Amino acid sequence: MAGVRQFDERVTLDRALDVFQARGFRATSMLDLAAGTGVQRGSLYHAYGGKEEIFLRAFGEYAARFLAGAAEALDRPDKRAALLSFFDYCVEAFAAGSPSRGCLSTRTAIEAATESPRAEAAVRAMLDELETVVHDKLSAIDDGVTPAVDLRAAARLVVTTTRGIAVMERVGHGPAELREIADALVTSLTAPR
Amino acid sequence: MAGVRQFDERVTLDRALDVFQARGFRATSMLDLAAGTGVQRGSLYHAYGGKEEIFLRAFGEYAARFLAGAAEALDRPDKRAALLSFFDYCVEAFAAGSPSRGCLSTRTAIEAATESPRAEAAVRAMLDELETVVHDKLSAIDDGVTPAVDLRAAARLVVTTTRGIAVMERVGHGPAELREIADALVTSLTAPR
DNA sequence: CTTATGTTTGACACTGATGTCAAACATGGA
DNA sequence: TCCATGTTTGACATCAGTGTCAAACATAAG
Repeated sequence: MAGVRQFDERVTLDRALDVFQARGFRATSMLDLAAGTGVQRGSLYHAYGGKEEIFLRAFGEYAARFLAGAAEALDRPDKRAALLSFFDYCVEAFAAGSPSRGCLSTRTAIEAATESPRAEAAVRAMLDELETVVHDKLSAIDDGVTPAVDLRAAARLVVTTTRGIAVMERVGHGPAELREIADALVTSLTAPR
Repeated sequence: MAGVRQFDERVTLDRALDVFQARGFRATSMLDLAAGTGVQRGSLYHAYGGKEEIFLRAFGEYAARFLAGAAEALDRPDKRAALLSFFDYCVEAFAAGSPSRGCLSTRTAIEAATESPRAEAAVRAMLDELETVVHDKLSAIDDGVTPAVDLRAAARLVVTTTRGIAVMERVGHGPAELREIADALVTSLTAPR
C-alpha cells in the first residue's frame, strides 16, 4: 500500500474538534480547518470529502468522551449526589476555556440541524444515549428516593435541562448560577414527599 | 420634510422577522433580507445600517409579542394549570410552521451571541424579563402549592426548561414529547410534599 | 531500483456576500 | 411652481469561501 497519508488522523481530528468547539459548525470553513489542523485544504477534501464528514468524525469522538465522563460523574451512592455531580460535570465542560466554548452538541443541534440531517441525527443519537445513561445510573441507585415522575421521564427532563443550561451559559450566566439552576431541578426531583 | 421613505417600516420589519425566523441570524444575508422584504439592499443599508440593526429591531417586536403571550398563558387559577398552559404556549410557538421554525431567541443565543454582543444582550434581557413574568404570575397565585425551591429559583428553572425544550425540538422531538417533558417538570415542581 | 498507488500541492474558475457611492428620483414646504 | 431634503437604485470594487484538478511527490511492495 504505497502513497500513504502524511498526517496523523487522530491528531488532525482532535485539532479539528478544537476548531469546531471554538467557532461552531456553521462558522467553521474548510479554510479554518486547514489552518487549525496544519493540513492543506485540498488534502482535507481528498481525505474526508468535506466539512460535514470531518465534523461527524470529530463529533463522534467528542460524544464518546462526554458520555463516558457523564457516566462516571453519575457514579454516586445516592440520587441527589449523582445528579449534582452530573450537572457539575456539565457546567464545568460548558464553561471551560476563555472565552468559554459552550456546549458543542447544543450548538450543533441549533445551527447545524437545518443544514445537515446527519449532524442532527448524530446529536439526537448522543442525547438519546445520554438519556439512557442517566436513566440506567439512576435506576441502579437504591436510596429510597422516588421522584414524582417515572425515571424515564425524569431522565429526559434531566437531559433537557442540560440543554437549557447550555443556552443560559451562552447569554452570560456564570458557573455558579448554572449550578443553582441545576440544584433547583435536583431538589425538585428528589424532595421527600 | 421631503425625501420620504417609500416602504412601510412595520411591514418591512415584520417580513425581516420572518426571514430571521426561517434562516436564523447568522445564515441570513442582506441579500435574503432584500428578497424577503422587497426592499433594495442599498435602501436597507441606508435606512438601518446593516443586518445587526435590522435584527435588533425585528427581535424587539418578537420579544414583546412572546412575552405578552406568555403572560396571558400564565393567567390561570392554579400554579399547575398556569405552568402547563405556559409550556403549551411555548411548544406551540416553537413547533409552528413547516418546517418548524424553532425558537428564535434560543437560536440567537447560540449562534449570534459570539458575534454580536448586542444580540446577546437583547436575548439576555428578554430571558430576564420572562423570568420575572413567570415569577410574578406564579407568586400571584395563592393555591397552597409550594415548590421545594423558592419561587425565584423555580421561575429561572422554568425559563431554562423552555430553552431546553427548544433545543430538543431542533433534534426531532415532536410537540407531544415536548409537552411530556414540560409535564415532568411541572409535576416535580407542584407535587404535594 | 523501479513501479504502482495513493497523497499533497497550488492554482483555477466560481459563487455569494459585503459595504459604498454617485446619480436619479420623489415629495413636502416655501 | 420650484427647491431642498432625504430616498432609491444599480453598479463597483472587494473579499472569503467553495470544489476540482493536473502535476509533483512519497513510499510500500515486487
